[in-house]
Order: sequence, then C-alpha cells, then structure tokens
Amino acid sequence: MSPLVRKLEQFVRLSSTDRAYLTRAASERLRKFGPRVDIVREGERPKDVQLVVAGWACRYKQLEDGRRQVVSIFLPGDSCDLNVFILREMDHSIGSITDVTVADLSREFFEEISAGYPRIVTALWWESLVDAAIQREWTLNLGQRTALERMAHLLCELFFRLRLAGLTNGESCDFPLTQADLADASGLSKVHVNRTLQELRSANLIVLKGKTLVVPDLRRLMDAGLFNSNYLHMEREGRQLDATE
Amino acid sequence: MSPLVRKLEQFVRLSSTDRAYLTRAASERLRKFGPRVDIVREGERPKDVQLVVAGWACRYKQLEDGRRQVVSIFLPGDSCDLNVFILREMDHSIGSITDVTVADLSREFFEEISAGYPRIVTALWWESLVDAAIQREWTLNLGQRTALERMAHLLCELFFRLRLAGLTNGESCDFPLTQADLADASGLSKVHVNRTLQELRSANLIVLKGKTLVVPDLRRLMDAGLFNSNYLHMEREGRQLDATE
DNA sequence: CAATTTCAATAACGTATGTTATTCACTCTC
DNA sequence: GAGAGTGAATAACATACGTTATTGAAATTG
Repeated sequence: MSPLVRKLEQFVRLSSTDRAYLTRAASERLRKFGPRVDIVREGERPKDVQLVVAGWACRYKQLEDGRRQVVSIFLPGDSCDLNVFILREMDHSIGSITDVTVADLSREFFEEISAGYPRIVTALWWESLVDAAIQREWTLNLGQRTALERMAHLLCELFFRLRLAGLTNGESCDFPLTQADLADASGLSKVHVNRTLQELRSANLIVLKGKTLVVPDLRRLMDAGLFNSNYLHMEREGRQLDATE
Repeated sequence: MSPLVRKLEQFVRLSSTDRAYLTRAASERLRKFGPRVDIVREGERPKDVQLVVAGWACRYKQLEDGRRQVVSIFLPGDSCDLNVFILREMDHSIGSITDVTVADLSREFFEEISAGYPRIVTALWWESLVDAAIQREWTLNLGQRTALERMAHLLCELFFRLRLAGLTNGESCDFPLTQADLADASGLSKVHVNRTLQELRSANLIVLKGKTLVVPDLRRLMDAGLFNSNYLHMEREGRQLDATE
C-alpha cells in the first residue's frame, strides 16, 4: 500500500475504489529528480499539485543574504498545497533532499474527486489542516524550545510521520537529512546541531549513524522534546463533512 | 465596508449579492469578549468557525512549563480555519487581546456558499492559503532573522494586513499589542523586545506610544525587516478555480 | 482619589548558541 | 587508487539574547 493511501486511511475509511483511484493518480505523470535540486522555485507558477511519491524533499525560504530556513519536510505521501490553483506565484521553493519521484496532480484530478470521491476530499482536507497544524507547531518549536528540545521534537515528529506512512521498521527508519539540513530546519547553526545530536546520543535517546535513525525509547525522546502528538491529529475522525450527527 | 469584505475584495471581485451575504453572515450570531480571555481552548471542539468581526485576538500554544508562543494574530476580518468541521479537537487556543466581537459561522453557512456563492468560496480559499503562507513566513522569521529584523518584519506584516482591511490612517494605526505580546509572538524575551523597539525608535523607523503605531517610512522599515510582501499574495488573482483559460 | 495592577524602561550579569577554523573519515569520480 | 568533494567532529572564542531585579508612569479598580 502506498504511503499516501496508508496515511490517509488513518483518518478516513476509504473504499477500495477510492484507494484504486488514488493509487492510479499517484502513478501517472511521474517526474524524477536527483538529490539536492529544486523541484519548484519561489516566484514560479506551477500548473499542478505535486505529490511526493518517493524520497524526501522540503519547502524552504531564503533571505537575500543566503540565510535559509527549511519550513517543512515532505515525506513520501505528502503533497504541496492547492496554492497553485489560486495564488499567482510560489512564495517559497521546494527542493529535493534525496532522489525524489513526484506525481503531478492536475486540476482535473481535483475536479473529479470533488464530483465523485467525497471521502478522498475529506481526507485531503484533513491532510491540509494537519499541514497547517505542523507549521504552527514549528513556530512554537523555533520560538520557545531550547536546542535540545527542538531537535528532539523534530526527530519525534519525523518518526511519527514516517510511521504513519509505513516507513519505519520498529525503532528505526531511514534518515537522509544531513546536519546542515537539520540546521536549516531548526534555525540552529551546524555546529550546534552537532553538539545537540551528541547530547541526544550520550543520553541514549537516539542512535544516528550513516543514514539511519534508531529511537530506542520513543517515550523518552518525546519527553526530551516536550512532544505531544495531538497536533498530528492521528485519530480517525469522529464526524466528517458528510456524516449525519 | 467591513474589514472582511474589504480584504477579500482585494483578490476576488465580489458581486453585491456576495457582499450582502457576507455582511449578513458577519452580523448574526455575535459573541463579545473582554480583553485577555480565552475564546477557544486547546482540546476543545467548537462547533463553528469563528470570524473576528472587531478587535484583535491571537492563536497561541503553550508548553507545560508555561512558555507561550503566539503563533498568529487575528485582525478584524480574519477567521480561524475549517479545523472545526474535520479535526477532533483544537491543537491550540485562541485568546482575545482587546475587546473582541466574534461571529460564529455554522456548517450551514459553508454549505450555502459552496452551493451558491462560488466567488466567496474562492475568496475563502485564498484566505486560507495566505494564512498558511504567513505561518511559513513566521517560521522563517523565528528561525533566521535577528531580533531587530524580526521585530521590524512583524510590524511590517501587521501594518500591511491592517491596511488591507482598511484599518490604517495613512502612516499610523491602532496597535494594542503590549511588549509582552510582542515577546510571545517573536520568541524574544520582554526585555529584549524593549531594547529592540528602542533601537527601531532611535533609527526613526517607528513611533510607538500608547496604543498607536506610526510608520513614517514603510520602505525603510521593510528594508530593516528584510520584508518582502509577496507571501501576502495581495494581487487580484489572474485565474481562479472557475475561470476558463 | 487612594490603592492596585499593568506596562515600560533600565541596569547588571549570565549563558546558550553562533562563528571561524581545522582535522578526519567517507564517498564519489576520472 | 590518487584527488576532490562532502559530511561529521572538535576546539577556541565571540556575542546576541535571556534572566532577575528595581523603578516609575500610566491605567484600572474599589
């Protein structure tokens, strides 16, 4: 099952027709990118919504003098917002981290699901609201948490989201972010990211080597990061747009 | 003209029927709050979308030990997202800053506009995308900008948004945020906010006294905050969902 | 209109994090 | 399989910002 379907199914019960439709949409019109390249640049006007089918990518913004902030991380199954159908131009860039495969979802795709796949619509609504919640949590993370808490929180979030998409193996997962990436995402310097990771390591909160992250005791890492998963809204909805109450 | 209508009209040409409908929706089911009280609390499940008709409010999140981050500021005409119809519970709180009047928008309101007011739908879409863009910009602000840049940027954003809603008088506007509020919103300490404001004052970038802000030279304040307004997407759309291309 | 509380200003001092630089291990490439 | 480049580790040092505390003015309240 694809990461997208797996993720959405956590919230909305999809029919097999829904699943088949999503799976088809995510396998047509594919584009591949190497690592560390721009997929969309600030100022551009892409025609389609981009769904990350495989690999890691990120949204980032840059100041004129080069300072760079990663504002969100795309894991397989994540898509950029509906931006492209309404706004005139991108206010940020999207760049690949690893090799990435992107599926382009056209306006027609969204018109079709609006007309005939209400559960998919609800699921995508849910996804976009969770995206917004994540962005708020990042604001809290950068504004209030110390370096150690911040890093622990970021790692927790990624671990939870990977698990939701079916991309963890027990306590471990692929982890292609470099320390420079973590610095850009956390607002810390590279050197301090290094220090912070070592602190997490020596507290046995993480094992991070090569491109693999192991979290031996997720509960403890969550405590270290003051991590509360409620903002990920990982419960199947109690009521939905088309539910009768 | 109400701040909401005025704001939305910047992007979507509304018919007089649209305007009348919005104005009516924003004048029924009103609730009033005093300053510094919670309108909705984290964990609750409000039934309606809250539209701020008058006054200033904010979204905030709090850590267990009391550290508090304001993650967004609601000006008149702003509304919280559609959260309430899809997600199980609030992942943040909404609190008043001044006296606030809120209009409750029911699910029926959204069903009606979906059925009969496509331009309002587009306008609200636009609004929610701009909200997301603002949240990303705040992430950049907290992650990369220095205290001075950060404060200048925040003031610029508020000034632009107030102007869009028709709430400025030339170079000045009401400004009810205390230094403690600015601290919570910028991730700085109160003391450092004070220092930073004085720096902005002595550079003649702002006049801030009582509850009034004057920006004598917006261009210079923008430069100081590395402020680029593109993320506010303040241009009337070139194409919309129902446009033919 | 006194009593309280809130907000702003300022000072002295502490520290978490940034900066610059060097070295070492890997990996990729020709 | 030497050379080049990237990512990680470490050190020495610098600083932007936080903390705690005090004071005065202004707003709010009984």
